[in-house]
Parts: sequence; structure tokens; C-alpha cells
Amino acid sequence: MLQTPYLHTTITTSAHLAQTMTLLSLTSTELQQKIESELANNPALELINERRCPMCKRLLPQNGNCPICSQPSDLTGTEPIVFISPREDFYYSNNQNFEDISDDPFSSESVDLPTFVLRQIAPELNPGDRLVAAYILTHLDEDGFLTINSYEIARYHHRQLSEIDAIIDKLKRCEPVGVCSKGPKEALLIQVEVLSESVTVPKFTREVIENGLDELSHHHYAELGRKLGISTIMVSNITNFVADNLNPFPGRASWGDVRNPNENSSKVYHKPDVLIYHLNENPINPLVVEIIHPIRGTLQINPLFKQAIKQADEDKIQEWKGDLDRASLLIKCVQQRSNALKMLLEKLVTYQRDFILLGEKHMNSLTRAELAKELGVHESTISRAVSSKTIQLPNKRIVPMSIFFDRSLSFRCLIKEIIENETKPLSDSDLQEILKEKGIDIARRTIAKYRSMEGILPAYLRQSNLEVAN
DNA sequence: CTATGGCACGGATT
DNA sequence: AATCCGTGCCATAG
Repeated sequence: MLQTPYLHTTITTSAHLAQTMTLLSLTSTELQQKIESELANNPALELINERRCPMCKRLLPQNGNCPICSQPSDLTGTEPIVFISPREDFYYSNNQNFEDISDDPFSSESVDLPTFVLRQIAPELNPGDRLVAAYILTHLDEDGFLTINSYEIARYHHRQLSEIDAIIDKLKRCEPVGVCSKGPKEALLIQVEVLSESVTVPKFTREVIENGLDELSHHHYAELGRKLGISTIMVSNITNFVADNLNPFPGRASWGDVRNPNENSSKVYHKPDVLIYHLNENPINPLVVEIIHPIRGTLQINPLFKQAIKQADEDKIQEWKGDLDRASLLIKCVQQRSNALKMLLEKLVTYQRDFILLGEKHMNSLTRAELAKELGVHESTISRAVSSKTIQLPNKRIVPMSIFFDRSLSFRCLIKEIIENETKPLSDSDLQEILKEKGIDIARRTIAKYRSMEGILPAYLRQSNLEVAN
């Protein structure tokens, strides 16, 4: 049984249980959509209380003061302040007018990928095409690739295939360049094309991508050179160029992170579900944890509706009763979701404090099962709450919440560090030795995996890179 | 012969 | 029950 201190209720019916589960696994954005549609369709449900904090303009929780502004500004300590925050500025409504969208496409740092792209392209399109573009953008996978083909889009919108392709072509040229491609090859080709307008691209880059992507990723440079009739040196140049300037997965924000940690590559196109930062951005202050609540106020049962039901006709009464039940169930479940997230975050932030403050190296290992035991809830509750949610850390990076349960992250970080400071290229077995001395005993094969996860080349290729640089 | 990537297995995790 | 992750074995390139 899931106890909810907030409501002093326990789960009673199976419908209740099912809905609690579903809501828990939704991201804030998805929850927002769910609530909005319910508000539109269910007359028993209404939204009240748009009180705002006079200081920070945040929408206030149902009753009580602003959790931020009511804190003394010089508060210290390690206890995080965790609360549910109805911060509307993180959300846009789906039926919002596209006119507002065209404002400052690059200024907001926390929009999801579809919005980010749409804002760039909206000014160049007529309203009809904007709809199509918006539709296309909702069918991207996490790498930024299109999951449907243009024929389906054309049929869905009753447009000519050529019109659709023209729109896709425009989309591909938006930041991140190559988004909406069908796959890595197409994305790279577009990037080359766009890049060649401003900088010189090595000769044959296009041909290499077109014909030799397999060889390229397997580092068969000599073979590739032979196949295209160019020297290995040129292939190597092209490889470096591709690695430095292009990104085969336009939607994957972590790709360029390792090499050049500039603000451009660390951008992640997800709206965070949780924000973590220092109170007033001052590092000596305790951490503030805002769990984004995606609606602008409090949900409640419409009292007029309750009145009306008493005098309703016989045939209406059943239908209305249904609405009433659905509404109260939704309210209950939304509150439980918030509450579960709050409990979860309190534990998580306390336990992984070092990671949040000091970085990936200090990640503690933690499993969902342990946390579930500690909180006295079922493992699957944690699983659902964590999955598909993202967190914005104090350093403004947005990471998936599941990162808190990544055992190998600190090892990977350590390996990266060792390799960065190496004087001669260390083979995977060398690395294994070094780590063993530090008390970390992992297999040679595993090190190889971690290394490739971090996008670090094997030892013999790092050698050649050093020589080229010197 | 050495370094490394692919495949697949088994155990842990979700 | 399904999925993920670490690992062993083997093939291949240099």
C-alpha cells in the first residue's frame, strides 16, 4: 500500500492504482497534456487559484508562502529544500498561437528539441506549413531522426510529397543541423553542405560519408583510402574533420560534450522535470529542488457542478457522476504523483549530493531497489517515477534522472581522466592495471566498452592523433 | 603476438 | 518477464 502523508489516504481501488502508476511515469510535459485535455473534456474539473508570489512572480502552491522567497537569503546547511513548483514559464500550451513562438529562438535554454527547432523555422513558413512542421517535429526519436517517412506525412496532411520534402529540407538546416534526417549518413551530408558555405571542407569528405561510413566508424582508414583512390593521410584528415565538426546524431546532445565543452554542445533539448540549483545561485546556500508542476494553479472539483448534479435529470445523472469520479480520481493521483516525486527527490538529492555538486566522478552507486526499500514503496514505483524524466543540475546541464542510478559513471569518468593525462597511449590492459591499483577491479573488455561509451579512440589511434597535433 | 571489437551468455536489475 | 550490463571467447587487423 502506498501511504500518502499529504492526503492521508491509501490506494483503494484498482482504477486508482492504475492511474497512479500511469501518472507517475509521465514527464511533466505529458502530464500537462493529460490534464489539459481532461480540463477541456470534463466539466466537473476546474482550475483555480492563480496566486503569484509578489517577489519572484512564481505561481504559488495551493496554500502557503512562496517556498523560495520565504527562505532567508543567507540560509546555509546541507538539507535540500524540495518542493512542488507550478512554474508556468517552463511550459507552453499546445494550442498557443504560433506567433509568439518566433521570438528569440536561441535565448531560452530549456526547451525541448521540437520547440527549439520550430521557433527557428516558424518565421519562414506560412501558417499551414507551420502545422506540418510541428507535426513532423513530433515524430523524432531521441537522436533527432525522423521516425516516419515523408509519404505518411503527405497523406496525413493531404499535401504533395514535394511540398513535404521541401519543408523537411528546411528543417534539416535548422540547429542542430541535420535534425529530421532519416539517419546518420543524411545528417552528416547536410552538415557538410551547410558547413561548406562558411568554411572549407576537405576534398572528398562528401564521398567518404557517402560511400564509406562503415569503414569510417570501424577505423579501416587504409582500406577506405584504397576504395576511393585517395591516400590514407587524406582519409585521416577527413576523419578528424568529421569528428571535430560534424555530429551523426543531431538530437543527441552529449555527443560533442567530451571534446569541446562549450555552451553550444552542452545544450540538451529536453524540458527538465526537476530543477536543482543553489538558493539565489549562491554556492554556499543550500540546494533548492523544484519539481515542475505543469499547470498554472490548483485543480479542484467545480462546486457548481456538484450543485447541479443534485437537480439533474435521471438520464444525465449517471454520466455526470462518472465525470465527477474521474475528476476526483485525477486530482488525487496528480497529488500522489507530486508527493511520490518529492519523497524520491529528497532522498536522491541527499544521497547523491557529491555528484550534484562536484561532478560525475563522485557518483555513488545506488540501485532503485535500495531506494525503494528505504522509502517503503515498491521498486516499480521508483522505476516509473525515474524513467523518462530529466533533471537540470546546478551547472545547468540537463541529464536524465536515471543517471543517478548509473554504477559505471564514476569509473568512466576516471578512465577519461587517466587518458587525458596520459603521456603515452595506454592500452586497455594498461588501464586495467592502473584501476586495479586504485582498488577498482573490472575486466579488460569492460574498460574497452567504457572507453567507447565516452567516445575515446583506441590506444593506437590516439597515438596518431597526438603526432598530428604536434 | 598484441590490442580491440563483435557476439552472445548469464546474472542482476527493473 | 523483459531489459540491461559486465564479461568471456573468438576473429581480425596490424
